[in-house]
Amino acid sequence: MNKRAFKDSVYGELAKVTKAMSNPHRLEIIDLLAQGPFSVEDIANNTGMPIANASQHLQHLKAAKLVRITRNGNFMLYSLAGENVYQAWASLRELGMVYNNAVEKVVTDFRKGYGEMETVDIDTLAKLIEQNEVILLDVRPQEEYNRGHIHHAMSIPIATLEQQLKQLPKNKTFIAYCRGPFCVYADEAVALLHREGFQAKRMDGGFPDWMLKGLPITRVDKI
Amino acid sequence: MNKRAFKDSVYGELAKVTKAMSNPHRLEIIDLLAQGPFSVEDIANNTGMPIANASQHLQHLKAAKLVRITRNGNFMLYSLAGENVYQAWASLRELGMVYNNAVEKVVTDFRKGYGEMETVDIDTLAKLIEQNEVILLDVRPQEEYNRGHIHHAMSIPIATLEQQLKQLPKNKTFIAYCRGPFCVYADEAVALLHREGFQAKRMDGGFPDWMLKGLPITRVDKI
DNA sequence: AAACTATTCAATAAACTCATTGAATAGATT
DNA sequence: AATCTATTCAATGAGTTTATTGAATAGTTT
Repeated sequence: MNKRAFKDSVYGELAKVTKAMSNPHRLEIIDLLAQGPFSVEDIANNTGMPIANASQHLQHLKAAKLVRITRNGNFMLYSLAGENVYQAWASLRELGMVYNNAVEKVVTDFRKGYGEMETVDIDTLAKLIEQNEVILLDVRPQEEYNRGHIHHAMSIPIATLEQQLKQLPKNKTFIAYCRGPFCVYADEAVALLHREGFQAKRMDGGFPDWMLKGLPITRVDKI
Repeated sequence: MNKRAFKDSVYGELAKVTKAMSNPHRLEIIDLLAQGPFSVEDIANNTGMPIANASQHLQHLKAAKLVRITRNGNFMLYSLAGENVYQAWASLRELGMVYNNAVEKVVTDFRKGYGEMETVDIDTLAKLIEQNEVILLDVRPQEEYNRGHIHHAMSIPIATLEQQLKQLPKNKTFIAYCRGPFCVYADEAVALLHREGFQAKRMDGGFPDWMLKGLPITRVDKI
């Protein structure tokens, strides 16, 4: 093999990975799977696409070895092939946010719809939790909390927050987090809490970003 | 804007970045530009493609804001838009090497053509240099050395190594480095040195990987 | 101002990618 | 063994992406 053939082959193989990531739906799937394993149907529902399409995109991701499959009864459970996959996606997301201000503009504009709100970055939050200064709310669906959540966080899925308001102390500060920077469950939670007179902020990034930093987590399910 | 429109828009924007990276030639260009600015012609020559194609691919990269342009006389100089770009590419490269063993196989197989050789990882090397244990050879073309090289490295472009052999001490260990893990200048250098009875190893990764770690570098050119 | 030169543009055809169907499959449950 | 169910497959057409040309352009140099 000559040098050119070698390079064609190396960059060709690597392009298979980037090609697998070069589609909006597949990026959304990767972002979702960072929470843990999901069935094809759940993936389709969460991303608003037909099941056949979701399946097709998952085949792409599988071919590029970005996802893994296990079976659970009738369901095929897809999950990320490893931490590196989220790492790479986070890197790309970062890149997109920094140099392409279109992304950042869309995000900040949309967030404004939930009213002004403070955010807390992950490292600061880690200290606040140690000092018992805040109450941490995981507002993702219950199953995602069960698969893994920030140490000391309490699970209040956004859908149930309204009913649970009365049990929350009025004199504490709440920090809400969810799936990631493009998930708005935490924004919805903070907006609702504000309306009801609570002190609340949103965590920057989501659970996978916390985990990537090696900060303490808890698991409930045994998977 | 509703949630779905928001997500479509965010993931759509981010997919523009990944799409820009989803082509073998463009990956090779990014890898090359990690050494510094290059003209369209140089890029075309280094990657073995027609100038018009190189230009076309560069337009893609520019549209995704992955590269920047400056003019120098008649030449347009393209360079990476920032360190994040290399960061993301390194992340993807890592991902490709870990989960898709096709890439790693191609690389190790091709390297075998240069004979058995030891490699030294970047962190180990940093210590060896401090302790004055080795002589570090930058075997990239002279201009790339001038734009930036590892502190204390001497420039011996691979094309000139053979003539300079007589001036090299026989009782030292040489470490050669070049552009990156897919560049074989360093392998060629080590193979040649071995043939002539010198002790030599290759550095893992290339100059950009050293730089990404924030290790000490020197610049000669004022750009 | 004319000539030059590096780069970009524009048009084309071939090769891919994607969404949309509806049928097929593999495995679990009855 | 028959039924059920989640997922995959296969075929189609519309829309992109790419390599290949050769012409056009925008600056620089003379």
